Amino acid sequence: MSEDGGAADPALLQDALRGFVRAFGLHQPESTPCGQAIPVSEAHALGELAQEGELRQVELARRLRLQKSTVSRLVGQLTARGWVERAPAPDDGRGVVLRLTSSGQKAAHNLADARREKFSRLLDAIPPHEREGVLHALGVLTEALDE
Amino acid sequence: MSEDGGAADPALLQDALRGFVRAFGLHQPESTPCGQAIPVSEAHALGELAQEGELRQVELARRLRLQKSTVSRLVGQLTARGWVERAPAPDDGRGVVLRLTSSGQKAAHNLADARREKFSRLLDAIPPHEREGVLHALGVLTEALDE
DNA sequence: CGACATGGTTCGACGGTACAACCAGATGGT
DNA sequence: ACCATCTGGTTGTACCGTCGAACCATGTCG
Repeated sequence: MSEDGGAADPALLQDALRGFVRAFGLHQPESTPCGQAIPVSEAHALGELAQEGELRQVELARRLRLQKSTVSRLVGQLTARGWVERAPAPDDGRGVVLRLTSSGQKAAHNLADARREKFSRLLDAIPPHEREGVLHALGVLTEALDE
Repeated sequence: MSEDGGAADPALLQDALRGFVRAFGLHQPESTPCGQAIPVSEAHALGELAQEGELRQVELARRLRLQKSTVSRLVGQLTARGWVERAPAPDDGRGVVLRLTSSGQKAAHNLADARREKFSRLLDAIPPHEREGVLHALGVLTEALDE
């Protein structure tokens, strides 16, 4: 168990990640994480749509790393709420283009506010001199996971 | 670098975390993450039990940050697999003490191996000079979440 | 034009969690 | 001793969230 930087124990990484996952509550369905009455998966979709303006359904699936069947249902829920409109893709007869309704934009805005509030509090809880390191580390970790 | 001491954008943290969560696949039920045919919530419980030897059910709930009803069901699944035994608590007529069966210990061992293998690969994908920083950052983040 | 690939939908299944109602054993005050 | 209350567990119900497979419609390529 030498702790030279290059041969760190996988168990340490495991423990660190496990602790983080539990503390973040990621293993529970995380109902409405931000005070808004909106399931978390819908929030993810809403965020992507708000950011992109228009999105092909298949592209949304790619970004959320979900199956097309899952996304189909998800979009169904969002349209049921009146937040998203499905339109036929102009360049592909099979495709569906998603767009936020004005009501959906409003919801996305509220959500963004609540989320910013939440993360702002989290950020405050991190010692200032650690913040940059945490951001950097998350990037590194995500990159490593993508291999 | 400098400049962000206290005024770092929460949006950066949010993006970083969102990317990490999706890349890690934490928003999907994560069936048998390690090749073992075992649901992830059972794996968590198994890990705790393997580490502690004996555990009161209520204590397991506390560690996993789950409701007692959820844990009751979870333990039921594990006993159905023959991995866990429920025994009445000696000092409290209501309580239940959980212990791994020998079969359960074997399963926990296999699981630990697979998990170590997985995290070892992840660790390999992190540039050596970043590893220490990543571990540290996860700790900081978990601590911040606990407030 | 036929074989195959791709985008979507629907169906059925399962994992995972919470809350509420309920029971039984523990606790503490009067 | 007694009753109110607390606590650990179990069970029922409901919901979120995901997947795979079957299916249809459209595109694409030889």
